[in-house]
Amino acid sequence: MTSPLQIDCKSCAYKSSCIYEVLKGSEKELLNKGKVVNEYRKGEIIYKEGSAATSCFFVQEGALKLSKETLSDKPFFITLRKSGTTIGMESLNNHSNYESTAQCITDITCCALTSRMIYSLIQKSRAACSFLAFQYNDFISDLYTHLTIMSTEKANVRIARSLLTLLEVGKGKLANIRIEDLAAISGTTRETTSRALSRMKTNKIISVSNREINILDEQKLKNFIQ
Amino acid sequence: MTSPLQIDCKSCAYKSSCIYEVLKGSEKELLNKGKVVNEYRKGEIIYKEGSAATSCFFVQEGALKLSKETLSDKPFFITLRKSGTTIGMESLNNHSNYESTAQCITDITCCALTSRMIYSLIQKSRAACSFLAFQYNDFISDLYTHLTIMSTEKANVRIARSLLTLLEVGKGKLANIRIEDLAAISGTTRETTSRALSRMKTNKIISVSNREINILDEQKLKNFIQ
DNA sequence: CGCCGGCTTGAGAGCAATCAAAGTAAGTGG
DNA sequence: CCACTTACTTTGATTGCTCTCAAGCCGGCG
Repeated sequence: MTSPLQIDCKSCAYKSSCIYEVLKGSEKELLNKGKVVNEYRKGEIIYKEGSAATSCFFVQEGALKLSKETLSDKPFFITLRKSGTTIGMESLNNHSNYESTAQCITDITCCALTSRMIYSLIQKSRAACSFLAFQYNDFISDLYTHLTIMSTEKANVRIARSLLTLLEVGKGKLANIRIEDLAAISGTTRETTSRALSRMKTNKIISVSNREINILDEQKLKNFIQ
Repeated sequence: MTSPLQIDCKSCAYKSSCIYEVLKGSEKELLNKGKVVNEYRKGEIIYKEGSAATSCFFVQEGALKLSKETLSDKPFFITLRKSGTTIGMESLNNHSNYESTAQCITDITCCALTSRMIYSLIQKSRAACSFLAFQYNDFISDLYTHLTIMSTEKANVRIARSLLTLLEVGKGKLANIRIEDLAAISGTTRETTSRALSRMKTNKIISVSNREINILDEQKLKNFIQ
């Protein structure tokens, strides 16, 4: 994490998808003064499961993954979160801890908002309340979808999905992701992932050069997942 | 659903786990006047996926399941919710629909709260806000756990878990649940469930008479899931 | 009695995890 | 520049779990 950026919300490129959009004048200023804009590099950890939840984060740009510790050494991947979402809402509970670990899978810009500030906004503005409820419900809906996919779909379909999602958050190109990470996101093993990719390679759906995956035929990939 | 009950929150047995607990005098009265106490029988549907989300429900007593429609005829089981939880929080979004179907697996008593009322409470009381955030976070944490279990554990472990959960919500006894439903809750098939139960029967962990399952050795069942 | 719904049991097939070994690319130091 | 290390990927073989299909069983009810 580099040192915080000085950005005025008024000139922020992401203000329209942020809570800023729904606030009135004085509340806007409260947010503007209180928020902290941070940049993180790919791989960095924004917060760790079990640590004190003090802030939530509005993700402006980039994508990250939430995961949970397990008894084994490998963390269990929960879900991806991308631009326009809010993470770390555990902070809205008093004295509670983050339930998951948030780690960047691309470079990220996000706004940290303390729960104290959020609560002042909520008290002043019904719209802020609605915004938060929307964020919560959106996240839950996301988890429903993810749960359904993980429980009902075959490994190669999940892998195809992961590729498409990564393509989307990477704005049309896959940041050179390791097979191991792709496997984790798809909820399968390195070997299975490797085999699935090989099959896609022979079907001319993807190509791999320099350990970098390129999507050749997005439509075929989409057909894969129906 | 039978006709609403007339219960004063003041004398409600569940008030201590409800939002009532955190409210001040006048807000308490607002809740008391506005809430509607409903009773549902096992199997009844409280709300259906896709229908307009107008109320959320505080579950006083009993247990229910949330599920989502699928392309196949079988709905996909999402998670169980029990006493002390709030469901249907989709209603806090304006003009949105329920994301899942809520169906009772035991008889249920619950309080219906309109989003309009919830919002008035939130505006008046920071504690009400915290209560709701807590409900949301609790639910999400539940989904995390469920996701992890469904993705990483074997069928027989999931079945053992389901039995324990049902035992808990049934206050020590399993309402005579059908194998098919137990299978759905465990995310597996009738046959696999039947086989797992047979094995438990030979190990004297459970007994079955008249299609009713009895837990003989709760400790062994717990060892099962570690 | 015969039928029906739900449960049980068996056999077979398929998917994906695991174990094992070889291959490949990038980086390091002489 | 080359040999060597290291990290990661690929491929193969095996195993085990669970699904599916199929047949039979059990208890209740008309």
